[in-house]
Amino acid sequence: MRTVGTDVRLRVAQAPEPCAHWANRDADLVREVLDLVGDKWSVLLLGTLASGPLRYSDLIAAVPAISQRMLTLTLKQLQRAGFVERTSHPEVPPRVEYTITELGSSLLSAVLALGTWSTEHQAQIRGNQAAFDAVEPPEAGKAE
Amino acid sequence: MRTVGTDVRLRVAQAPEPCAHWANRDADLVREVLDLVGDKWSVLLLGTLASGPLRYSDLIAAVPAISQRMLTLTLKQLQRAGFVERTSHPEVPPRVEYTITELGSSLLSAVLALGTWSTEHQAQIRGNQAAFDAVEPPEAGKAE
DNA sequence: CCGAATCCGTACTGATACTG
DNA sequence: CAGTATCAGTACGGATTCGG
Repeated sequence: MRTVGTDVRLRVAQAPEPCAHWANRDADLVREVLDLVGDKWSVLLLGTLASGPLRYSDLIAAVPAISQRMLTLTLKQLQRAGFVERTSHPEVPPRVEYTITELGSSLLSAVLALGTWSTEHQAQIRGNQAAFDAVEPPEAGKAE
Repeated sequence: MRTVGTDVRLRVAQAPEPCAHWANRDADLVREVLDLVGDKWSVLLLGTLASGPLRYSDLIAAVPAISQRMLTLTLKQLQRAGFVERTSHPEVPPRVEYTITELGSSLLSAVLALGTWSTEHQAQIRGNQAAFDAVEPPEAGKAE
């Protein structure tokens, strides 16, 4: 166990770096991408589009739980960041296709790495949570 | 009930899987970890603790923007998942230390990889967004 | 068919005050 | 010092409706 300095007022970085090269700037970087894909639907849409271009109504069908509102908003945000491309065909029944871009695929890969991590540690996390809940009261008006 | 799609002829999975090994299950995995660290403070606290154990008040000082409430809540959530460990020293001025666990460090590394990605593509993303905003109206009471 | 606009409930977040 | 409790503002997300 490490003895932390008692005078760590504002200086957190005074502690030795055992293995981490952490700077607060890193947090900002992470937050930026988290703000982009940390929402409920972005990753899901990106993943759905990874298999190939889809139309608006196809996306609705492919992700039944999403509302039209959120689909539109999320799509627009992804398009704005350059993760998907929107192609509108000027035809009589309008047809709009959404395609994932290189950047979007790149992002998806990076995020999928998190999925890999999740796969490996998911069981442990759930176990921890269960053990924690067993001691600390979930306390949700439980009656039995 | 909404009858938006009386057309059952739509074929969702019609798109072939050219290169992506994507399953909807992946999304769940990603969402799980995103639910854990996708919030505003988890990553920041994890990163702050990466340099060594800190006390409650040290964390408040190290992350001035956080409120006591959010610190407590986030800490508890991280503890529940097993990312940090809480050590209460039964002394007269109470002293409680929070330490990042192996699991937490592991998670932080995985998330930091996202930070790396962000570093590399941040400029491009910002450029895309700016270009998008130039065409599509931000329209927020622009003039002055 | 694609999407924008509106209404509304809920969850998250922060400020403040209080306790052991 | 280390939390807990309560209240209020805001942002998020969903259902629905209307327009091009």
